[in-house]
Amino acid sequence: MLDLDARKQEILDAIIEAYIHDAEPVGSERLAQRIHLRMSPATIRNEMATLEEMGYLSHPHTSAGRVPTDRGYRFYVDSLQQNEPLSAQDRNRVRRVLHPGEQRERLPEEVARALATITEYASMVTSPGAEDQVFKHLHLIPLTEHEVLAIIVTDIGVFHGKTFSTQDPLEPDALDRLSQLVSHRLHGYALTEISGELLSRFLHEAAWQHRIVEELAAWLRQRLPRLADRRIHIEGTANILKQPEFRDARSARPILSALEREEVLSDLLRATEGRDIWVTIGREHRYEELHGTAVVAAAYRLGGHPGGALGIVGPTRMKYAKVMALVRYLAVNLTELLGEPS
Amino acid sequence: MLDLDARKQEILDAIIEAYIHDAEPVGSERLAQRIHLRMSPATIRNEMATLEEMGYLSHPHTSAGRVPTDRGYRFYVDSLQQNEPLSAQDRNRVRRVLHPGEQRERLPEEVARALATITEYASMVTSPGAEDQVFKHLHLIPLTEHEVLAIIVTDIGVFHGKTFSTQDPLEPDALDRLSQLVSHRLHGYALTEISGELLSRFLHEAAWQHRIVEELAAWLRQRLPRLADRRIHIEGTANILKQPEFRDARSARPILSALEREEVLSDLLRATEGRDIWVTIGREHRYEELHGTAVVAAAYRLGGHPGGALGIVGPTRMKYAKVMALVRYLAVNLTELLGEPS
DNA sequence: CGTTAGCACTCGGCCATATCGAGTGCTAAG
DNA sequence: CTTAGCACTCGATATGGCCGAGTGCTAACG
Repeated sequence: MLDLDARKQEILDAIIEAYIHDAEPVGSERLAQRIHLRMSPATIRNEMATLEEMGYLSHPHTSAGRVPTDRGYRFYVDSLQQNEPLSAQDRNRVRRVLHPGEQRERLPEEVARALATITEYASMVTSPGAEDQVFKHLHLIPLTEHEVLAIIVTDIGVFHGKTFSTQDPLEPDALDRLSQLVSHRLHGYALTEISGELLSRFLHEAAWQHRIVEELAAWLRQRLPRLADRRIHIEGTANILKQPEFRDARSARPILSALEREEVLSDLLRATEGRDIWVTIGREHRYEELHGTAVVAAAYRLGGHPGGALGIVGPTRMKYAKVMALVRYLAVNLTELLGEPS
Repeated sequence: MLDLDARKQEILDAIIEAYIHDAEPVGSERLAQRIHLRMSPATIRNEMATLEEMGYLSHPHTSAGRVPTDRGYRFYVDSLQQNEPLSAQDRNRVRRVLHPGEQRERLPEEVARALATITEYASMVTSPGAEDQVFKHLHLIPLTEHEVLAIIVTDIGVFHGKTFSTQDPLEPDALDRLSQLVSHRLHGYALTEISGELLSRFLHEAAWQHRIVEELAAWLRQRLPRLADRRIHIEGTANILKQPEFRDARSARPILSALEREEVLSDLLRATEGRDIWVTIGREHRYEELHGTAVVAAAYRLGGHPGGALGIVGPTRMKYAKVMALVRYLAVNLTELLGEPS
């Protein structure tokens, strides 16, 4: 597959970079200048013809220049993999744009915003919500005689709550014992381990009578597996419209619609799991609406565990080098910023 | 201002409805047909000329039909105010599209989605977060020796939490006393009443030494006023691109960008406060980017208090009648669904 | 034999021109 | 006051010609 001699590769790279830069099919003449005339336009033409035959380039029409295919981009991106560092300039922009704020929960949003601002593409960042979180406490807090607030806390400090209300009055003592019991029994289980069965069994053992117990159990059953769900923030989707290839709203709408669907975002980011950085180009996407786009994504870690992911959505004609460096950089940064609970 | 005789009004309404329907300037001939030939095209032309002079219509160019101005729409909308009920068809669609889900927190999102699906415009819904919430409890939950989770609870069950960590070990007893103290002192205050001063004064009185107290105070100071903040969900922004007037991405981008800014959404919805339903048309918007759009918004209530708001963003050429009925209907519905804590 | 100059050819983009027709405003008659 | 008639306007659409960037091929060159 990588059977491109050095010259072909150089030409391919140059074409891609030129095309990324000004979004117009590049011809042999202009390319020759860009390459500093080390070959004649004619030679370049010959090479371009073979590159086209090999599927790396295509031809909008006879008398137009060449445009990279998805395969061309793929080759380009793969040959880029060696970790280029982020340019000092971009690093400064990150520092300027990213205000880590006081609140940790806000950080992912901040990062998403920073990514979108700097790249001028759309960006996504998941809030952390590691799958291997461990149950720690259940707190039942009486609000009134008939209302109680239940709060689950996990080892990494993620929590979730819900208010319950019942007919029968609730005694603080009973609530206390109940939370003790639940906390005790579930303590140390990974969220994913806590099955409905486990729950009902021991609540049954405890032979609790109050109706709230059932409701509570139902809620836990339903909520615990999802507590690990990552919320996905997306920013800068309007940037898509800046791209000349999406100047026409009809071509942009399917993309924006797709990016409004949470399962799509989650799929896009999930692809990066276990990999350092992951790029999906054009028709490699399983969603047809995204065939005109490229996604660069990276995972971040949280206290030694997978924490979440972040990514960029832009046209296939994306500034891969810059974006990949940036995404990689922010993934590391996020790991650090989130790693130490402030 | 409302000095339009019945005929002028009829013509204006007809023009607006025709234009809303097919997004093309309407001429006298076509209009005469629509109005069932009760007047001749010539008469209509005369009236149109005066309506234009009065500022209700405009003329893209000499040989084109008429298009309503913002003022025209405003007149139309104001004359619509008598509560038209939602069509049975739309009511069914609501029922089909809206799955109130099990979770109350999700409801606003569901409603936003339903609104966007049905109207094919963009929709916004705030999560409830009444301004007149009353502080109820502070709970400090030890996580480890060095970490503690603080949770604020208000009278209507809204809560918020944050984890703190310190060098000095934390004793559960001390934490308990601290939360007791804070809860006791702040209990019953409206969130907005709790000033930084009040906080520092009594924390000072209590002469607490632990460093966590300062952090906690800082957090409360900063967080309490914002606890009433409403989260705003927006859905269906891509629908904007369906509108022929925004076929060109360059005209749509400023709008989509504006709708990505939370303060813009919040402003749009805030306008509805105290009113049954509120419509903002074109240049009435304070944000220039939205001059081509119209917003229909309504507030919903929550347990007798203002709860939040919901709204629709579309082109000024919006299906006002339908949208207003729908928004009003869902505002009432939301009040009910949220009203009774499940 | 790979490279390059030369050249005929292609074809989209652009501009100028012509045509069409929906729609107007005015005038005059009903 | 309403309406028929009519000249006029002007954007939208279609047509044709031209331009030039870019190609592929051929033949000469090192």
